[in-house]
Amino acid sequence: MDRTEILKALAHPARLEILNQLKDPHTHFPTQEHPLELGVCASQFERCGLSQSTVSAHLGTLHRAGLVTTKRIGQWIFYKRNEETIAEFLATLQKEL
Amino acid sequence: MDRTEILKALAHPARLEILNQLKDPHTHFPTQEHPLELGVCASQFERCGLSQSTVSAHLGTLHRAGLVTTKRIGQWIFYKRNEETIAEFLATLQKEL
DNA sequence: TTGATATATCGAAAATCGACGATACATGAA
DNA sequence: TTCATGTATCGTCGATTTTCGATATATCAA
Repeated sequence: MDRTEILKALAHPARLEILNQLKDPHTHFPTQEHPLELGVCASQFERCGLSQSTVSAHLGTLHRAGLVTTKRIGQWIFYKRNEETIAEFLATLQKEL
Repeated sequence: MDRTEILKALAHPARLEILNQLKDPHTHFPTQEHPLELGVCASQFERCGLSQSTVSAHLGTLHRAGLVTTKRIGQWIFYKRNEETIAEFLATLQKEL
């Protein structure tokens, strides 16, 4: 867990919002055809006005920071919050900030 | 308290270290001539190898984010952690991240 | 195999950041 | 007022970030 890497990943409104919406997929992504238990697939995040490639870049940043996990099923990639890393990050920040 | 502004301010190792050193001035700044109860004046942070103008810029970023407070006394400006804002930020992050 | 769909990657443009030295500003001392 | 000191700001440069459209890759369906 790289604290600075995580802080950089969090320091962008779009990525903060992605993480926030992933907390409650049923309210934010009611239109997804696949069961939300699998996660949320990338294209769902394009509603916020960003292009497909930009969304993909943001998801990549979150993934490299360890804040989300991915699971490929067929042609889709499902994203979920990585609660373990997030909790560890918050605990570290509480202690060391 | 602007959460993204704070996250951006924290997303740099030098600024994280400044905040960390301000937690215990007596260990990190034993050479300061002024009483450490006033705070730590900017020039003390130049030891980490950064120029005066760079240190000033980092302190400015921390100050604009509300993470430190300043008090001018004579020609010196003393910096302290803003524990209220830091605590509020941590609490918000716990809830909303 | 071909076509459709989901996602990632590439290349470029614009914006922001991080660093520096030089300079300006503020304060106190002489 | 003049000088010295502490800090902020300016101008610049290189690196990184953010965004996009275009293209590549991966998978499934027909």
